[in-house]
Amino acid sequence: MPELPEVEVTRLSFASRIAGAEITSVTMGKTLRWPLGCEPVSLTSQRVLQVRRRGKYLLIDLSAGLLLVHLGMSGSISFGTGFAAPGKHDHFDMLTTLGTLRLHDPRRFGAVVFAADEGDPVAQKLLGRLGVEPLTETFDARQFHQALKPRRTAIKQVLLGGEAVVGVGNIYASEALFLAGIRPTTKASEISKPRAALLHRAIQEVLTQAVTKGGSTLRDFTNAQGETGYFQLEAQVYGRAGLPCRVCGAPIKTIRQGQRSTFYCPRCQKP
DNA sequence: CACGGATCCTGATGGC
DNA sequence: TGCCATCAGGATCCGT
Repeated sequence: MPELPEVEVTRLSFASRIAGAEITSVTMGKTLRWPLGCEPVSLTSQRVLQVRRRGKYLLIDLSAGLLLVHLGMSGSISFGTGFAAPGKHDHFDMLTTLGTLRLHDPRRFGAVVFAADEGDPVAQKLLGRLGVEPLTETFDARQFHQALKPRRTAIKQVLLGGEAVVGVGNIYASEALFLAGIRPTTKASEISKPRAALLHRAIQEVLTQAVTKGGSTLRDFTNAQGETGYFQLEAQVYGRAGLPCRVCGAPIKTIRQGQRSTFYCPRCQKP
């Protein structure tokens, strides 16, 4: 269920509660996208130090190694006590002295992967190509423009690619482009410096807002405490095909780009 | 070699 | 318990 905001909201909802816990047992059900990469029993008696995030990955630091957790399209994490036996789509349970961390993921595009450290080839394979974090000062408008320059692909696809910037998924890509007034089909290389700056700002704004509102755009999103999103963040364009643009009233259009739906306002967003 | 498409998997929804 | 097509928050891999 996650783009960056949902992953971050998930992280915030259990990071402080799990810190310091000692792992008592780990069970894997069906394989997720990749194998765990270690014997579950080898995690027993390790301590959970902290939970970080890189792009859409959660990094769970252990006393010896770390777990890379990705929620894929349909994954969600819950952390708490008194859990029932794992259900059909609960594929990873990590029992600790402070509670159980459970990954629920019907489509199994998600993953839990063990790595000795971040330099581990296993970790590098997943994290190595990731671009800049959008919510830190390392995300710079000038560099962002530079990153777009050599790309002849549509800007929407470049945003999803995660090399120019990480964490922008299908919903927020459409939303950020609307906010910036840029047509999703515009070639990244054709975006001027001022427009790149607008988009840079729009990405920060859209993602920050979504984190603040608790991952609100996802219909069935719940954080690790089981709290649902608040639906406060109304999408400007995503999922609004045919409905009037909230700014100018023109009907919102939808197209397919790389097998994903894109939504935009044909009047507000210029090529 | 950058790019586009197929692909992994399950569930919800809507048309017929 | 109808059947079939389409779509869904991601991202890797593989041809060209």
